[in-house]
Amino acid sequence: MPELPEVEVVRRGLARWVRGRSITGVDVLDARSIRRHVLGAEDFIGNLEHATVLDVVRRGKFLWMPLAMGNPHEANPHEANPHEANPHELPKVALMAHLGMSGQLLMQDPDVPDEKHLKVRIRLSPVDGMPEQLRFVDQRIFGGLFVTSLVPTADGGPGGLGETPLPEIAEEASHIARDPLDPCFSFDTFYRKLKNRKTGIKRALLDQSVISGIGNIYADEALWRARLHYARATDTMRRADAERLVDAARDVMNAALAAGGTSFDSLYVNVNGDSGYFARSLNAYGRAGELCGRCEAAGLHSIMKREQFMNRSSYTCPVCQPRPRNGRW
DNA sequence: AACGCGACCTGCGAGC
DNA sequence: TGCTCGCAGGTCGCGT
Repeated sequence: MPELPEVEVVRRGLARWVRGRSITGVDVLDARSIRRHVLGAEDFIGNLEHATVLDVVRRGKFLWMPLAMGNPHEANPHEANPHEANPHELPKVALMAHLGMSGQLLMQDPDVPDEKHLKVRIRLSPVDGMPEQLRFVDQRIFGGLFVTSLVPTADGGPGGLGETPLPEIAEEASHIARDPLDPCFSFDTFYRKLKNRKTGIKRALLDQSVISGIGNIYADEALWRARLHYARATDTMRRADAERLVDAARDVMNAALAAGGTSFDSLYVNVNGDSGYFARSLNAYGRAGELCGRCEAAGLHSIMKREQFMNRSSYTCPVCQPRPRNGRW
């Protein structure tokens, strides 16, 4: 399932193929995949046709493509752009994508048969040597596409990671915090939010308004690396604890990103949930019943355990991640 | 404010 | 064999 490193792999791969190209047509094969576009498929398509993709930008697990609206020579007169006389006042619009649990964004040639779970096809202006279709494929439909506005960022910095960062962010991503791979990530801001919370650390890690891009898998990995139990009270977190945790999250994400980077040269921009390219290096997630590697290396024998927490599984080592009493040590 | 839970989905594996 | 059930995951929105 795509978490931040996988989404970043997609962002980089996609940017190479779609920047500067215009959208010539859109097929919505399953309206459920654009359900967050409340005005429906016709409006979705109308917003995209004739638009030019300026960039591919990411914050956390949200990915969006800022758009320049249609070429006046091609524009439908019924959709005349009142701002076309002044390009600096072009509407700030973006195509937003969230991969959810199983979403993929694929570059494909037109002769490639439709994928079983193909939901949306976006045709791009032809360019020599480049695939002509961007396809959104999603088996479980937790993800989706929609057109949204770009709004100024709260901190005045760039909206997210992109090739040519803008000081705007897609509206639906504007409430989420910067992620640990963002050069503008502020540890002080994160730590202040953490200390003001009255909750457990894992709940805070999964709260995208505290820190973004961390899902269940990387939360467990980061906590294991930092030797913290998921129920540790946020307001008891010392600065050093929090630094260790953020460093751990960043390390594990960078390792996954490095592993996923092998697909950059491929024509096939892929997010494959079961590729397992990072699964081999997991120390906590999914390892119930197995030895804790760190304890084993220290000559101790402890078995990783799985518990239900927040309606999902949490994996911890009972020895090196002891449950705090009353949320404290 | 915090939190728990249901809704949204499909495929897969376990158990009967 | 074929059925049901639980589970997996991220995000949003609602009720407490």
